[in-house]
Amino acid sequence: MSNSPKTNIVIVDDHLLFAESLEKLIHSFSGFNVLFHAKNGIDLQEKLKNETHKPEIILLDINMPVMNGHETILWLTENHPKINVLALSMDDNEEVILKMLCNGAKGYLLKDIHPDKLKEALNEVLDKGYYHSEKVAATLLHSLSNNKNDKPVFKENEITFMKLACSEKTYKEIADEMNLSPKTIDGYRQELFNKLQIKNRVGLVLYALKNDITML
Amino acid sequence: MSNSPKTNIVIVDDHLLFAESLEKLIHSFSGFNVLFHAKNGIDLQEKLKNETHKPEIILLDINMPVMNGHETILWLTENHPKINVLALSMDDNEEVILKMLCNGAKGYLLKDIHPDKLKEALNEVLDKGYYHSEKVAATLLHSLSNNKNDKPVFKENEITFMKLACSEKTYKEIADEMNLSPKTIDGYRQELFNKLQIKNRVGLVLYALKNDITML
DNA sequence: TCATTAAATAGGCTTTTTCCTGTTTATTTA
DNA sequence: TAAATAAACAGGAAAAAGCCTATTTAATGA
Repeated sequence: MSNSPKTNIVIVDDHLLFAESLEKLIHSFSGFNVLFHAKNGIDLQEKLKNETHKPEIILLDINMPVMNGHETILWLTENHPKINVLALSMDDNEEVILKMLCNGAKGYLLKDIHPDKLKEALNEVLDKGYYHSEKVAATLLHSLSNNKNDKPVFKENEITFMKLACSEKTYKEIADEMNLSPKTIDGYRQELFNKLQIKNRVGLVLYALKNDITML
Repeated sequence: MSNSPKTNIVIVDDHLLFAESLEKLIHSFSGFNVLFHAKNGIDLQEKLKNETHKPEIILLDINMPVMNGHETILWLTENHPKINVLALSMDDNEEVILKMLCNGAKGYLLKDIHPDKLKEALNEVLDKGYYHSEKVAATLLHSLSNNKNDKPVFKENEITFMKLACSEKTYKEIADEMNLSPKTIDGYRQELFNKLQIKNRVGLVLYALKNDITML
């Protein structure tokens, strides 16, 4: 009889204010209870260990220090496959969404959704095992149809070169740093220009930064 | 007697989930009441107009579409100087903080603060007219002591050029686009290289992107 | 209006970048 | 091991970027 009939939820988010506020909101939904929150993946691991009651649902933020959402969900699907994980982020980036869903998230919620949607999501995850909002679904469809997913594949040296190109170094200096002939570097350069259909080094820098191929 | 003795608060944030959650949190503090929330500055203007009860405090997010925190606080200090505005953001960027405070914010709260701090801030704003957390204060002091505040000042054309330089356009093309001689463009380039102490266009692009001088 | 100052423009020259087309030199694999 | 393939390297030349030092033009203010 000590068992509560409520659904237990855990919030993982480094934004304390948001986490605690969210808890209040969830408590206002009937049938849900917030077990605890964690500041990041590591924190979650520890707290889950010390907790006999496992949650049915975890609301997981993606951008966190120490151990982010991507790493955390990998650990969760491995160690707690029973728990339904809902990703919760402000980021509507297609790749990020895709990555979380591929890694086992049962749904992806944008932080700017209406609170009612959250309630809907919680209920639906329990019921059907997944929840997908129209917006996220639309984003994914767009992503698939607009199959620019065929992004080029780079060789190790090309990536190194690309990173070094995002600096004030001259190609000669980059060649020295990579212990290669300037002519080889020029080859990488040309190959990348072709693959990415860009015209000059600025294009390369912009591409690298946009795609986080960087050491900055 | 219809007057509530509670302090009225308004939340301005485009993240509905956060806003509503925050409201629950604030309701759990004794003595505070959330009057309404607004999605952005424009929305706030309208809702304030139709509201006879003005709030004592506005919690203002900075990153919003349509009308952001910076624009909104300017309007507020102009039109509702009596209302205490607390900026509320995830961004601990020195410049952003400084800008909000200069424009009249009575405090700057990071979204990852502990809920207790929020309560403290609300009370202190009512009491003293301002609230400054240790962290923000420290950031500002660091910013001042570490006076790299002497960042160069750019002329309008230099900024335009810098933005255009963050592209695959050649200087000749940029000159055409700005209806100026390539030699003039070269002058801007040289001047910027000096000011920023950079050696080439990549350096300029990196600077522009880092400092959000961009049209991307 | 004349002197001053800032902005725009030029000339000319060096260095990098970019491009195109080959060779060597490993590396793999049939 | 010979043939095939990929990676590294070269020659040479045109285009663009970068650099330094003037000169002309526009704007401003005493």
